[in-house]
Amino acid sequence: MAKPTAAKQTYVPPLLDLFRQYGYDGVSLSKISQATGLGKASLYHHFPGGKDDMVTTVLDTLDQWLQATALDALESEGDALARLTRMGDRICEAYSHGQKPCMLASLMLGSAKENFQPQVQGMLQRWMGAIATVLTQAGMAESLAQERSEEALIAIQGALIMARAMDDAAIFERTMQHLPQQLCR
Amino acid sequence: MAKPTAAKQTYVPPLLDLFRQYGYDGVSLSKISQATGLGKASLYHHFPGGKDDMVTTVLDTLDQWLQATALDALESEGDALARLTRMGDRICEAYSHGQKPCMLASLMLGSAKENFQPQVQGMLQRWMGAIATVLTQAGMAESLAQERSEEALIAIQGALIMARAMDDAAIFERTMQHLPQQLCR
DNA sequence: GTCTATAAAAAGATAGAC
DNA sequence: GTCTATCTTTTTATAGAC
Repeated sequence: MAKPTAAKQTYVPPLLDLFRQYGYDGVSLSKISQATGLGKASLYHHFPGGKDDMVTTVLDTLDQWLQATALDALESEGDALARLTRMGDRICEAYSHGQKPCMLASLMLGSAKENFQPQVQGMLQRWMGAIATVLTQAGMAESLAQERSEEALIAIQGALIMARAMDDAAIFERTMQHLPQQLCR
Repeated sequence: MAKPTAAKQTYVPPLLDLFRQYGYDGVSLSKISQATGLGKASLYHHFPGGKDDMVTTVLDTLDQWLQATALDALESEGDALARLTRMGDRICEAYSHGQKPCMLASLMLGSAKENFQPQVQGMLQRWMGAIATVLTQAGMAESLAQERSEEALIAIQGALIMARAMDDAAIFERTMQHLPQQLCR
């Protein structure tokens, strides 16, 4: 996970928005050009590898965000319930309360899967690991904690899909609100 | 939901496989031509509306499958647990034990969303309704049954995402196996 | 119903001026 | 670092023969 340069970082927000909502194959250079305000040639100046290069940069930034924001909440003060709630709040915010898809899930579709599955898998693995750690620290058995952390990611990803498909953000918000107690039950 | 003609039905299986795995934007006519063995011109003979026409045909077929196979299991004999288990088995089979994505979820990404979201929403709604009916028939309160049916679809969709991302079919199989008891708890 | 051929548009990518 | 211009490939779509 290489840390992207500052210049590249500038264009990450619009790129993230595009790739998560359209998926790798649905994002064209024209769309990117319009969203960033850069001409195609300028895009290749910053990202010589084209779309792959852009996705890699976005993933690296997401990886840092995951560590510094979502997982950081799991290491904050308070009991397991409080920590998980804090993570939930940050997650909810990051997904615009369920109105925006998960980039990791979007990349598992189409031609992007073969290229980015390992990195996506790694990020999800670390995410689950961090949740499991909180649960074991609260006294839960290791194997059960791992099972529950898997359930957590299933709930997050599933709720994002359903909230979007049903056009109902409340589905995601409800799921995220119930999640901490669900995990600690 | 119009019933597709017999001729069109012939090409539904390869089309379904393509659209669920690549998403709308990731499927090109070349891919379709290769998968079906038909030339591009022949494809337009059967589907004058192009990709949109194909997706509509696949969705109509899926809708019939949902009713005749998945939801039919919910109206079969036995108690709620037995019926839900029967549905779970058929679902598990339909998704190749978690190795293949859900077409409905795949269509919620990219340019397909605006065109097909209503139909997808309707199918998911009927699916949840059928599950909720089984639960209420088993004595559960209406509002709780609806909540649980939502959880069911969240679990299915989330498990499909995670099984694919983690490259671990067991995630989906486990989720489907636990689902009936989870819903009846 | 299927094909070859072809056209028109869009996408990915690069060269070179400024 | 950004642009215009250009090129190549791919994609969508159609015409017309068989």
